[in-house]
Amino acid sequence: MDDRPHVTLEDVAREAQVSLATASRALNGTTKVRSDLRERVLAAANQLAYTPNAHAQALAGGAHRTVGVICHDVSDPYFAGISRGVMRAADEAGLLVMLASTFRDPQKEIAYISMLRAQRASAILLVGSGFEDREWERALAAEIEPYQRGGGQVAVVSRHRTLRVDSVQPENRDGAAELARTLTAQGHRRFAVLAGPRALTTVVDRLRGFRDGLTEAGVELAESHIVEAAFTRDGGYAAMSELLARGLDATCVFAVTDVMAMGALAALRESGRSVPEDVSLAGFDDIPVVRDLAPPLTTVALPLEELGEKVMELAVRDNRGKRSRILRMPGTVVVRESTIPPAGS
Amino acid sequence: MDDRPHVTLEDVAREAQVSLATASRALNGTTKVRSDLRERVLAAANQLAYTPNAHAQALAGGAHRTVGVICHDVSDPYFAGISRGVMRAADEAGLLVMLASTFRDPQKEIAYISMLRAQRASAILLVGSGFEDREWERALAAEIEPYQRGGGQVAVVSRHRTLRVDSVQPENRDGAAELARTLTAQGHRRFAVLAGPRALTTVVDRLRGFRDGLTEAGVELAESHIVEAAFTRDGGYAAMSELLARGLDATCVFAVTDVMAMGALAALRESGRSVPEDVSLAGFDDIPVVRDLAPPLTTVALPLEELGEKVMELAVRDNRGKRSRILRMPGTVVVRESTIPPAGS
DNA sequence: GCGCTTTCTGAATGCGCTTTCACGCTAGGA
DNA sequence: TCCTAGCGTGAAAGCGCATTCAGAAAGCGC
Repeated sequence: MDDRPHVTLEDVAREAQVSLATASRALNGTTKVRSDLRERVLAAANQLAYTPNAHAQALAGGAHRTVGVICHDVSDPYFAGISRGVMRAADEAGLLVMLASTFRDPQKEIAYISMLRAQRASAILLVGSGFEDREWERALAAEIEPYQRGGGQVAVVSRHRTLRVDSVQPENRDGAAELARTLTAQGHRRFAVLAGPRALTTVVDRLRGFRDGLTEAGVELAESHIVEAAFTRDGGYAAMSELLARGLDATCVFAVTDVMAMGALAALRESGRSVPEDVSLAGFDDIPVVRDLAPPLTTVALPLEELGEKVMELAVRDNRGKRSRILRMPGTVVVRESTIPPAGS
Repeated sequence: MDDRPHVTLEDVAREAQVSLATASRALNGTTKVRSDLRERVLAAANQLAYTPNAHAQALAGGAHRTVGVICHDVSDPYFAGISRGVMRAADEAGLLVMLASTFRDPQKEIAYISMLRAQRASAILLVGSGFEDREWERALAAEIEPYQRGGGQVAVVSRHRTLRVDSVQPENRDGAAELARTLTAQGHRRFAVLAGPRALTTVVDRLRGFRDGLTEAGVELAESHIVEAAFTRDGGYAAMSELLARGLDATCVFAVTDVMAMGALAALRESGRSVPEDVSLAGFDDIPVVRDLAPPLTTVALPLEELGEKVMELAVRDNRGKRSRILRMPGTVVVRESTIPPAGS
């Protein structure tokens, strides 16, 4: 990129009429430097608008001050919330964050890890569900393991089955089970579920938990009442529309994600049904906007920012030789106005 | 961070029994290398899980493949949308994105620029309104100018008065004026405005544009009908609450941001007023969620992702010596259900 | 005043890589 | 057959910095 050469430490040293070594020491404060020399160096650096070259510092053995964060999509409120926590924590630790979105392309995820490896990032954070796919897991491990062997820290949010890494895990299963209990307690017996791709562990867990919770109340969830769609607002819309086209036979719909629930809400409204009078609707995650929907959404609250902070802490804390840690983060069912007892109860 | 040393190019060369130079050339494909040697090098690199050290590459004169993006808050849907565009464009250009949130702290903005400068990022993108503050502008220029002199590219979204940089500028003023015209055409005469901090150029522009539009219709906006608050959902809530406490004397409320409008909507609902029957409400930005509010929000649509893509393109395109470019992006008024003619018309 | 330790400074080394530079080799024209 | 291109290769320089090592200056007791 360079046109004109950058101001280097050598320029500063020359300007201050000291040796390069002294200039380095004066700027970093690693060793005592005679105060008048230090003043001269600082003044020269300031005057020349000197900025140390981080690449050279890194190469010469200085610490690497950057962490990489890889998520599916920053513009998804779920990841935005987590990112916020990560950045806050990184900021406190004086770390620089490199954030990348894979847009749910496993290839891209691998590519980004490779780039971060090249950057010698001090830590890599994988945020978001893993895919249940052997091939992908192998490819991922092939990038991650050499990185860890080289001293790199890796931490993830959500479940990765095969990776030996620290992780923060939302209690998706328990949260969904608790939600199911709450809804059956309200009197619901006929449910439909709007699911994301089953290749994602998050989806599998929430589905399993929800089913578990229903089973406790003696309610069964027919496979035909589960519609799979993309993990987005439009995915939720599409899934709900399909369900309606099939002739919705449920008093309560559970969308495995708040974002999907928003799409579902729109589809329901357009079909002339009102929530919660005609159908109850519940989501998962408690992203900030759902309390502003009409009606405000019943959901399972996950402490998103805290998830981000925790995963950052895991990655920063030194864990050489120790076995991988798992931090479980419970969700809390928040009942709002989108779910009420069904009409006939 | 390193425990064990990393695999270096030298290791690869030794393994492949070629010189270091040959190994480098084989991996980069810069020069012809005898095919059997190239095969040996590639095999060795693969076997040793070699990843080039990006710092060394950068230092040795290779291109710098990272761009820095600085915004106020990634978790704000406005910035999330723009970030999405930036990342998409960066991805196509093979660039790595470093994303930082300042949480609206000017100090932090300066600090991040300095860090990016140290990283020798090939471009720095400033996303979000500038502050109208002399002191801050000076400090910013002191970081930006040496960076540009060193060949760094800088581009911004939104207005920065004093910086000589390429910029993408939403037509805040025109958009707000058009919105005012639309609303007066609906019959509104008494308005209130929920504004963000006046130190932000975005706020100033939208306010001015809105006022201009009203003036055209012969409507005046009393200063007392403008409430200033934080640029967030809760800021909007607080501002609206204050307005209500004062005794709202308006048939239509304009929140300078959709995010603030969401807070306002909540405050109105809690006060027992319904939108749009009792009060009309309009926002600005057209963040994705507003169409899912009840009622869907009338707003000025900005092509957020495109803003991000464009600013990235500006930063990537070479503009040495050329004067700074300005790309104006018009907004479009989208009338939804949150605004209707006032009761008495 | 001398020898000794204690500070501080400057020259030099190396981090891992790209890129000249110069050389050895083969191929083609005289 | 010899000479000149032309191609591929390896040795070496250098990117900007932190750091080691050795030496100069300064402080101390005798």
